[in-house]
Amino acid sequence: MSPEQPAEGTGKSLFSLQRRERLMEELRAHGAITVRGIAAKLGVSELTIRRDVNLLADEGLVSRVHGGATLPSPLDRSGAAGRPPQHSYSIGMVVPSLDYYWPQVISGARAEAEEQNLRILVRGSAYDAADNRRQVQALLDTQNIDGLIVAPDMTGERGQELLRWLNALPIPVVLAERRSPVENPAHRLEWVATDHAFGAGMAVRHLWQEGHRKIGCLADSSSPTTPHVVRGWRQAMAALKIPVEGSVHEDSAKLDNGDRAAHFDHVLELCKKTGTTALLVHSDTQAVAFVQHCVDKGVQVPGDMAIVGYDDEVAYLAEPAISAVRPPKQYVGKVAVQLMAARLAEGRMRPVHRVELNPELILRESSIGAPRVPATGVLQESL
Amino acid sequence: MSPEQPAEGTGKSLFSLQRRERLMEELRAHGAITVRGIAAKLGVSELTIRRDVNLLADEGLVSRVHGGATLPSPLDRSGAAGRPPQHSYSIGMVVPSLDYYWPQVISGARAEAEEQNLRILVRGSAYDAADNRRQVQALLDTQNIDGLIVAPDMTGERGQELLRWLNALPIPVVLAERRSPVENPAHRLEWVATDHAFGAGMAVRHLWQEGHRKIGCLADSSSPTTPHVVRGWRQAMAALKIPVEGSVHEDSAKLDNGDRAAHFDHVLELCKKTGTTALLVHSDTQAVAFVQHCVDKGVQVPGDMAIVGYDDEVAYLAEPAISAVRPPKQYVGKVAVQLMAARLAEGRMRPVHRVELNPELILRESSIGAPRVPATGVLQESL
DNA sequence: CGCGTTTTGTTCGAGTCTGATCATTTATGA
DNA sequence: TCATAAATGATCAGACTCGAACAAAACGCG
Repeated sequence: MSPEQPAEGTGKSLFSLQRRERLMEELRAHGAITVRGIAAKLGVSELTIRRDVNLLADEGLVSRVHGGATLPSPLDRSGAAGRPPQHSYSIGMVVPSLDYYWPQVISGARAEAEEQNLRILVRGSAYDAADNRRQVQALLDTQNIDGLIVAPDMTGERGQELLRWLNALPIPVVLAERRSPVENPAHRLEWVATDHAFGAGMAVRHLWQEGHRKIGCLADSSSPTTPHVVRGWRQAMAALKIPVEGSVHEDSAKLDNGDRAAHFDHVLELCKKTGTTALLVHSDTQAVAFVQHCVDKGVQVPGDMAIVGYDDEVAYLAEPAISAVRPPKQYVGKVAVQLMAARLAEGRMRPVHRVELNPELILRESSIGAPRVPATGVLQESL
Repeated sequence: MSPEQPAEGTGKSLFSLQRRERLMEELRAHGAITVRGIAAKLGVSELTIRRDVNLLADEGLVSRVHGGATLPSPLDRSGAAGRPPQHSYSIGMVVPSLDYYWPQVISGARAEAEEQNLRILVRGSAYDAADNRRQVQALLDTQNIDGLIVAPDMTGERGQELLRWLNALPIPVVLAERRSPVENPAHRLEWVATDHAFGAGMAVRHLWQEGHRKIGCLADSSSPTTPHVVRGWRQAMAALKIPVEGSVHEDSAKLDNGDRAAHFDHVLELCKKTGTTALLVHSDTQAVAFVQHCVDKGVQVPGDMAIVGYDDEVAYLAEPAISAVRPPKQYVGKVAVQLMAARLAEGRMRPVHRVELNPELILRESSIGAPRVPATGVLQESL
């Protein structure tokens, strides 16, 4: 017989399965193939290719056409054979906390996963890159994960290293409440995050409309969202022409529990000195503690000091109830799963998506009503 | 060998199924097609197109009209299937062009709308706020619109005014390829846009990897996407430590057609003077014209001058074919409709979504291969 | 080493897609 | 209203593709 030298680089003949793999590869690369062309390329007869095509068509992996095959098309109504590809995927999810903030994110993710017929495996982690990686690795090792939703620690060189590692994983990755930095170019990481800066701005504008003209910010830089909140506060202050320099901007990060009361006293002192009548307090829990402290010290809320919290986890528990910015936590989880499901379904033809969500401002007692003690200077030019 | 001589850019002939898909795509993009036009475009006889149209009409996917076909219309009572079209909602869509860029966005939107069982009404407009508003108003007046997808002109005070007006409309609004400005606070406008800055950066980094060390930018500031492209170019240059000051950055906005050749000469002159060996050219069409000009003047592409275009509308037509950044136009339309559908379904409990999509870099001949004439100074430290 | 099974190749008649011609129908303008 | 030009569909022919039947080779196995 004529020693059919496959035009293929390897002079070796392929097994039928490999051949069909190659066929699908060509198909994905070019969108369509001709029986003749592929037969020549793989060094087999056309009939063989036809048989392969028939086989693949029966599985719904290609659409048969006269002279070749194309990617499955909706116009091809031979696909009467229901949907055997009930191939449900498993998604791993690694979050930095299982008590605060994240339960709602997980809940939203779970609901959407059920909708999309996906399985979700959640793992808690610490707020630190090394442990993030450990947890992800554990998921990859023990479970059969098709995709990963993760909220990693991104600070420092370890954080960047972790990001690169995630980016190089063979499965799709979606960040939740984290943004892949723009400087890092080739990132195929997708993400969904709340626009915390917008939320902080909303709070500041609300306080301004209530008549406050000195608005401070009490933050806790140990959280990844803090920088965004502070940035939003700054931007809003600038937009409202309030000088940031003279405003209270304290950070409670490095305090032990023992020092907390002292620190709050210090903050109240500062407020009195600068005439600040309103505070945006990052992290709800801190806001609750601060309001408690104010009440203890006889500082009226909101009369002497208006408070808006951030996160809205426990703000409603305080007395008086605290107004708070509420990130759409459920939706963060939901969108993360949607992104993942779409990515798994559509493959890499789908462009990288990045989604920002706006938070909501929940008004309660702690910020409603004009300040009792008007600040210095101009006032009552409300709106 | 195929007997036919397709007029298609790719010398490949299409299978019937692909042909019908192309037909549906054109249909979704323009709302209607002529048998003659499509036959010419696909390089087949008119009879063949007629047969395709008949076939698609039998499935209810198109409405036959004399001389061509349109999207299925309720007025066409040939619908043997008798499927109640059950248009849950109607969406208005106003885009600034029906010839360039936007047909593909519309096509993606239409395909998704079909999926979601929505009706889409498209109107073309001029690139100017007043006409944008007129077209939107016309849609609101004459049709029963439940939502609006629009790509308005946002420049100047008129643009801001238009945005405020859109924001105040009683129906949900999604911007396509536009971003609501952050300064404007209470915006409930949602949007989906391509990250053009990322695209430009991708192009610059590609040219850098090919060995270019002086990379210019030829822009056309009359387009809304130009600022983003230029910003991306700047950022990438900064990241690669290429001084922007000495680099070519020209703008062809205010030139008449007559001056074009002169301007291109001027640009080439500048490149020679500064040692620039690669250019990112905004708007594909301009890139094609520029490459043509280079060839006419004996400037080798990519040998003397590497080119990357932006938009990838006509880049493949040039000789040599031009590498280009391709925004995910279909997906912009698709995501816009998804956002709208979700908004209509979920109401205002749903948080405001904002989506960014990454473009893709399509490599062709015009940018591949190291520069023949090395730039001044350091070189060949190619990664 | 020989056998059966599986996979691949060849031949050839039937089937399918495409294009050309021409009579008929339809849209458009005077 | 009629006339003209264009679009349409039927029919036929040519080229190509498809699938069945049979033949040959490769592989697994005892």
